[in-house]
Amino acid sequence: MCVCIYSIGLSMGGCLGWEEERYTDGSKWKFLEHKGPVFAPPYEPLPSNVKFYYDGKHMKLSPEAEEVATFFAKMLDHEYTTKDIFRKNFFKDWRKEMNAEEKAKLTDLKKCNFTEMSEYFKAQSEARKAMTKDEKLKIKEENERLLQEYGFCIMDNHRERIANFRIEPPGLFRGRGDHPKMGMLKRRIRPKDIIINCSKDSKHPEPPPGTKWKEVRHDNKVTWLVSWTENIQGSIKYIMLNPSSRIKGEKDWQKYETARRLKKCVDRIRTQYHEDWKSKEMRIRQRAVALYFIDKLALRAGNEKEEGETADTVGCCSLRVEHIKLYPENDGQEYVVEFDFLGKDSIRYYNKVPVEKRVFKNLQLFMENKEPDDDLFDRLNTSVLNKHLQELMDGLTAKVFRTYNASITLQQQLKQLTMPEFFSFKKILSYNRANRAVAILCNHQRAPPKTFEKSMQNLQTKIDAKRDQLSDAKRELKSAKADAKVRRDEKSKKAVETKKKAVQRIEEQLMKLEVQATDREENKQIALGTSKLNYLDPRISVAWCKKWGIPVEKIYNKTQREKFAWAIDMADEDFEF
DNA sequence: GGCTTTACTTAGAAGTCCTTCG
DNA sequence: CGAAGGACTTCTAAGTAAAGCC
Repeated sequence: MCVCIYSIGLSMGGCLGWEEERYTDGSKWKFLEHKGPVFAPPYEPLPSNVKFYYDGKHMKLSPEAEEVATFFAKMLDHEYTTKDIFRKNFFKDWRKEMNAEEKAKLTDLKKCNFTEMSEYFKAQSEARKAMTKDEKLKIKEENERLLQEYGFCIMDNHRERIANFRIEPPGLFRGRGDHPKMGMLKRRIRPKDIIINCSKDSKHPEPPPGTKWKEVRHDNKVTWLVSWTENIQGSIKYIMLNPSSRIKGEKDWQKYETARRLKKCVDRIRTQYHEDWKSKEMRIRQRAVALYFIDKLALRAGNEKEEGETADTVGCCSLRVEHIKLYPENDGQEYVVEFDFLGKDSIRYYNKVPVEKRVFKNLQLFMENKEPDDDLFDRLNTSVLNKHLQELMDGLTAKVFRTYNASITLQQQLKQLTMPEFFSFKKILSYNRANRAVAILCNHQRAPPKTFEKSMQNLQTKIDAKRDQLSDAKRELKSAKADAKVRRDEKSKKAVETKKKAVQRIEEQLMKLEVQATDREENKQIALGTSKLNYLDPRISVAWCKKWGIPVEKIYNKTQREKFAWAIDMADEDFEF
């Protein structure tokens, strides 16, 4: 029933704690015990001096209506609250929580004045910041106690950290991008909404006094501990384990193993889709061109979405005619495709790429007689594509290409950019640059930090100061040398050596600062975290660290080291992805 | 030692992909 | 098939803690 996947032989009998086995029958665990979720704290009505005004007149709200009003008040400084859709959705849902009297009276959001509430919450947060050390410590200790009690579970003989043991508190839904549901009320979750999952032979978590769970089940084919249905999209939310857990780590490892299997057959697959560009069948041509984009540009699969339920975003299979432009010639290049669309989280994907003539001709064909809002690949969707991929390689899906291309790019770039003679901080710059190449490939952008310009300036100031310091040190060295030439004694010789050392030290410090400035500048609009956490086989990084004698702490912080414990333990310096 | 900046952590929304059901 | 449901991964922004600076 169980197969040993890998055993981690650590000296002194130590072990990572999850080296044993994996089940082959689809079960994820045998034993699971936990304390259930931590609920959001109950609503505390505002003090009576904090007033709400309607049409300029004070109005005391019922606790139910007041609570929802505070959600809006807390967001008053956010631009969300100026958006029409947000305001409309909020007001509609708020009215549902009002009593008859309030409903009759409060008919126009524009006449509502939340400023006192807003001021009150700002003052509260100021007060929190101004708390004494002791008070802060007390809160910290209480959080730690809660973490120890609810933040861990027992799964198959191991105490594992839970990722999110707190239930999401009620509030206003904030979608990303142009979300049609922004501003809607996210309901408070109660025990009777909660499904508990644990093993039969465990001590089941108790619901709060006087309440009942919706259900307690014992499904060991899934990994979640707690679930509930959220009221905005009607989707299910889960409490699951931390990335450091055995169950997540193994899954992560498998993901990279699948990507490595793709490496072995990717040439064959590429040859195949090149052939398919010539197919007589439209659906096959479309499939082949889409796959080419997924492979070459690391696009996401692009599932269909329910129109009007979410922001209008697309991936590869859901691209529409309006999202690409074709240029037979552009800036001296032939057959250029310009992509411009909103992807996941409404992040813009913009790219101009030259493609093979066959691809170009196919795209022209796909676009013939279509409206801008028609699907580019009308004979294709993700399930058709994935079924095809499954036939090409066991376990192959569209997203494996992203993982594969990200990881292989990191490996190549590391080889290309790391020079043996580099100081270690310069090697780390090389690492970050390799990481950056991947982030760019995967379109992991970020808004430039608000303080970016200023922080660059600060760094520049430091560099200038260091330069001055260096020229001073050099001058001193020079005069020490001259002095030594005249005196020709031990003492002055020693002085020269000391000054030499000083110059060297300052030179290195200057270089370090300059590297830091380069790194930061290049990172202005690029987010490295997502690829590091989700796309790059950590064994590549671990191997690189070992090869160049860079401590792994320079690359991975504590949380990341916990998540990648399996890789840190497994990979040696000649690991090849 | 207090203030500012940077790094890390958490939250929770938005994807992918598989399974189930009519 | 196609739609819906379910489980799990990926993603950015916001919040918090820690580090750096005067």
